[in-house]
Amino acid sequence: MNSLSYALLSLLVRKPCSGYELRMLLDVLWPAKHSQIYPLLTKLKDKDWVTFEQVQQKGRPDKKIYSITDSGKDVLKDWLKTEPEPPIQRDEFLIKAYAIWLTDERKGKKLIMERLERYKSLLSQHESVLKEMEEEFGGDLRKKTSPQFGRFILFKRRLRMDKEEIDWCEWVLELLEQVE
Amino acid sequence: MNSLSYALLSLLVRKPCSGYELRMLLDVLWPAKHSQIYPLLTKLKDKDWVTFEQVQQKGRPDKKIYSITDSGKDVLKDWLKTEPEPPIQRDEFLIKAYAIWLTDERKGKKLIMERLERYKSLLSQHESVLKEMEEEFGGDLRKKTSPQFGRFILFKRRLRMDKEEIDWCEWVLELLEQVE
DNA sequence: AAACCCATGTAAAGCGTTACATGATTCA
DNA sequence: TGAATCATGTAACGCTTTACATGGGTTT
Repeated sequence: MNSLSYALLSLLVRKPCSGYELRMLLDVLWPAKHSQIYPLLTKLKDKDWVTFEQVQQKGRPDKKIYSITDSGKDVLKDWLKTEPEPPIQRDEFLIKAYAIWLTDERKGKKLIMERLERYKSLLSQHESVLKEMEEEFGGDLRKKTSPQFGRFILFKRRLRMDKEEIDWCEWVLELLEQVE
Repeated sequence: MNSLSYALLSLLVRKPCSGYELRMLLDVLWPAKHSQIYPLLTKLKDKDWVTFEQVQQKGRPDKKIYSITDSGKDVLKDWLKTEPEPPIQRDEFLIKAYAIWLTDERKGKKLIMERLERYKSLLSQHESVLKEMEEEFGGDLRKKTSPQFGRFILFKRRLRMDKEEIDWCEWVLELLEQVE
């Protein structure tokens, strides 16, 4: 089983979810398209690591609510003990920033400013998610055995990274401002 | 052509390189294995965006030194104008951190401490690369038209991110220290 | 009226990793 | 003697994206 399988189990151990809901929650953990998620959930069900319950809805298509099983919880816990694979970043912006010396000043500034705006927007999104979490769960967020703990520390991490990206962009813009 | 192609062109526009050399330089830009790089270089040659020169060596296998062509430079410059795709992070550690509330305190601390050590080591590696760059190129690094500029700003970014990761790990460790 | 949200699925194509293949030199 | 570095290439497999497919309800 691949990383995505464990990401799904990590989400389901907090609460039962539909595939559709999982797709959105995965965005901060291990982004994936629905075309990858639905077949994987079927595989996880075949292994008896998850079960599902068909839920009828009015005015909406039916959905399957998946829950983790005891054996699913066991394999997740076993996997947690193993050393994580090194992270991989794939970021086209970095390639463009690397080659920024080739372009004229206007295009160079545009590249960095659009990155800056993007991360300012991400920062405010992440801040409002954290605010909501804080309102809903309060002090529980900081308790290391709370199911909210993992999500909380990850969003705090995102916030730090967003801010650092913003500061870096501003630093680069200052360099681009300089006449030679 | 995919992002990796442009990463290769961005490297070659600074100086001619062998496939072997490109693989190492790609680590900070768009990590790839040699099995992906060599066939791509052949494709780039078929499109006349690069050329190569066979170089005999004593006591070492022959190598091909690739150079970018004028048309290669043109397609690179055109690509630079377009908006970068949003970055994708794939980091198993994040999944494990998300599920950290499931494990006991010892395993949780171990997960974070190993991440902390990893980034401390990365930080010192990146710092020494920057030190070397500073010694070799000095003030040129900060000139926006210098071929070194892109590499310089990317390493500065890495340094910031490394430090932020370290600070975050230490913050999480403090939370894990807390008795409830 | 068009766009977006909810909700699930399959198929094909593209991207990336692992394994197979070779071989001399240098360092511990 | 065994591991690491230099140096290039192909083949098979697995992961990810894009496209195909459907359809009612809500918002602009």
